[in-house]
Amino acid sequence: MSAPPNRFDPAEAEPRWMARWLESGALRGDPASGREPYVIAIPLPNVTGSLHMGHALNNTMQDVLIRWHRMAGREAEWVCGTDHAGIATQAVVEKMLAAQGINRREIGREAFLERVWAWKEQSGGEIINQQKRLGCTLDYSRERFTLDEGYADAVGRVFVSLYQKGYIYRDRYMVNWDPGLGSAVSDLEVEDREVTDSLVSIAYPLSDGSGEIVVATVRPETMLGDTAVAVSPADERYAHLIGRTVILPLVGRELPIIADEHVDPAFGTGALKVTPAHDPNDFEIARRHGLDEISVVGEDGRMTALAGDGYAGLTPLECRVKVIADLRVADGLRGEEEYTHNVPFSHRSGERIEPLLSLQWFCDMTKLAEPAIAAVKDRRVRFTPERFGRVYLDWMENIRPWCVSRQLWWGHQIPVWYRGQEIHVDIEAPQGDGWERDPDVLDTWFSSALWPFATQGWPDDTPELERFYPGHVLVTGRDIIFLWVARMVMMGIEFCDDIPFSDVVINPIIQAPDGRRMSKSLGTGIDPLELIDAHGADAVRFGLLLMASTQDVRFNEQRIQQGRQLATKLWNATRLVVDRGGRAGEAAPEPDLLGDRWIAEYLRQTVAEARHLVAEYDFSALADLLYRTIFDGFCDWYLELLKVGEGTPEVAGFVLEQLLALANPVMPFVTEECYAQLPGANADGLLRHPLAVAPWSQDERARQHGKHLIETVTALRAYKSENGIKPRDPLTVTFDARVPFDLPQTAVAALAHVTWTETPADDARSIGIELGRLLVSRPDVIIDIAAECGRVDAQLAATRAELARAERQLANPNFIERAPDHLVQAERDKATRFVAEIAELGAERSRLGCH
RNA sequence: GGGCAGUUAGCUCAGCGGGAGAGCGCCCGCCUCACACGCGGGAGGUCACUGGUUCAAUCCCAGUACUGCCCACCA
Repeated sequence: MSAPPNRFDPAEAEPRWMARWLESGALRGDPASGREPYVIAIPLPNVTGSLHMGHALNNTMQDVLIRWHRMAGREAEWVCGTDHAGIATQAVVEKMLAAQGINRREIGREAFLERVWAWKEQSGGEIINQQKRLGCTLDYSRERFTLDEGYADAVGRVFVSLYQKGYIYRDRYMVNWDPGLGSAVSDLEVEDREVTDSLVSIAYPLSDGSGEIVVATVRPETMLGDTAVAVSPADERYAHLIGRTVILPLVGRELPIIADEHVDPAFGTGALKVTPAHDPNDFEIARRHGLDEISVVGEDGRMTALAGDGYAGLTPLECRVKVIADLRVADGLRGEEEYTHNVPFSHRSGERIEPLLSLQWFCDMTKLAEPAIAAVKDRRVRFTPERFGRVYLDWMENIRPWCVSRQLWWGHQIPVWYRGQEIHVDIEAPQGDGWERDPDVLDTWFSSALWPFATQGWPDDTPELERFYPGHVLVTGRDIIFLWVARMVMMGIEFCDDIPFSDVVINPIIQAPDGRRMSKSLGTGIDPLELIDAHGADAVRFGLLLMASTQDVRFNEQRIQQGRQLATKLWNATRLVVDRGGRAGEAAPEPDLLGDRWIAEYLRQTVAEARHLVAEYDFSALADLLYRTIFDGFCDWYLELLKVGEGTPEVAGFVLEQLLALANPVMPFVTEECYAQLPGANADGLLRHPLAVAPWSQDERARQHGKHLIETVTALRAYKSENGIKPRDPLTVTFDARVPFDLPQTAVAALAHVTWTETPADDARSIGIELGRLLVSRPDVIIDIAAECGRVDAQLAATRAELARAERQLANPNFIERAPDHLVQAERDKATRFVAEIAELGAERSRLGCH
């Protein structure tokens, strides 16, 4: 026979427990159970993705909620699955093919999609296994993919419905064209970067030869598509020119001079060249003034035929060089200077966005937004932290049309058919010959917007949809509040007539230890799976939660170590309790001894606080509470009291079981392993264990008495330590009570290693505690009177200062009048105590013969 | 240009109207029969700055200075 090891071994235990949970069937929410459902839809990871630190925290938070509510008796369903992630996935496969020298256009759409599916089957969704490593209890049995047959059907129906309602329309409109991708991208997929360009001034001669207007531009090549020159209506310098025309250099087109509010007279020359097809502002101006829109840059990223001979076919950059050279020859250049400004880049490909006119499908969001705004305004949907609700509202109240078509192959192909001028919008192809389907696919976010209900079988009236929609909580990152959260709220209300969730919890961002972003490309990423290998999943979960607060934090591996130490602590505490005869599954014992009564009250308070923290989504405080409760309350005090006879195995076993249940949502593996060690444990493990419900009623006396006991022991230990007395060397003590209370002297003696005596020694020292004073002396030791006097004097001075502060407060009539009574009384009590202490210290001075 | 956060112990962060907290690190002492991934004790903060409100301010208000993030159409 060998004693159990004093360390919990995560690598051995974790796969074992995960397998049991998967087999248990408890992860699959049963719509017919009759229990109140508790539903979370996971922020669906990309099928190409792997678990990073952000996922690890986000998923842990959700797993805590799911496990907590499952143990609290709710029918828990955590919706599992992955996103087809159009651009990301297509890019992965294209890259693979490129390595083999294959271009997707060569093999064609069908063959390409076959390759993507093959990749998806083989290498996709690895992140699901990684979620299992973390201990996540998702409903893996209902894993969904956004391109599943049923899901795709839901996407098609939503598109058709929105079209029929008149929200979806096709328009030739200014889009963010990503030349790297060869597709339009939405406003939200664009990021500004600071770039230094050359600001070129170009002279546009007036048609009548009476002079010229100079305009400034950073994109001289787009002048080939100019259709006007605009000035501010308030600009007197140009007032007389409005309505007249200029000749576009190099092209010869006659352009009107127009007045538009958008023009800032203070910028450059105060005159703006208007290129409606390649600048969002110019586009707006053109629509206001009915100007022509001439596309000189094509979707292939090259100058079009409309750019004119000598320019067509060039890249915009090549064209820019040629335009400038040609202008120089024609004496049209009036200046050139360096200019730093913000330029849009594609979030996806990293290439500079080419704004251009393109025929795309758009969704008008104004009608959809209205009820989604109301839902947040009247707090049917609540954000945590609250400030993100305002971020959501600001965006929603200024919502713009959503470009939903993407020029990709991997995704939901748009359910629209064309034949000549005819357009047919439906999931099914229309009857008759000659119809061609729109080759474009929908923005990935269009399908993820349906996640909360498309996963439950919508549009069919399934039991799951009935019970599991609407869900309860969404835990996600703030970077997708607009991309995803807002759109889920809108779509949920539109198609299911109800909000998809009532709480949106925004998880913080964990930065690299140096404060930079954690990213693979920067080399600042830390792999959570490696942390799990090193410290165990429980430690990683605990550490991440402890780090997380309502603001972004720097990653701190010490917090993970704390988690590992807590796991070890629990493991060893369990060994002790088992050794002392503690059991699980017993009815709550009635505590009698002080230690038992104290821990019962302590547990009762801890449970109440933990419930409150979960309801508030304060995971960091929850982790901290568990740590303090287990280390300080349970191990350092209660188990030590148990050893010295102030506790019983019955209470120890019961409290440990409760604590394991309480900690289980945060640290599922080690708590299961510990629980399984307890005789009498439920064979199913903690997964089906009802969450800790402290059965005892409030016991204020137990709390007070425990506090006094702790204070006494602590004071004696400190005295020893400060006086160089080794912990186990003798010290005799007499208790002179100021407050009536039966100190459990045996326990104090054992915990502080002191000996009680009836009468204090002549040279006894006094230690002030709230209860009264402890008179201590050390036998067989000659006291250094001078040093002792010094200590007493220092203490005396400190206490006098405290008294002075209290008296100053009490001397202030405003304080007496306006401060709450209990605070005034507390101040009076303190003053009284300080006076008593000063008297005691004075008595000690004379006893020692200090001067 | 707007908006939102942050500035508290050497480090990472809690606290947010009534005598400054945690973990780690540091110092001292303990291999106490669950645990040295442990136990006991201790040192260490004009709570960024300036005003204001209040009997009372790290905490509320205004402003300043840095830091970070989001939104925005100035060529």
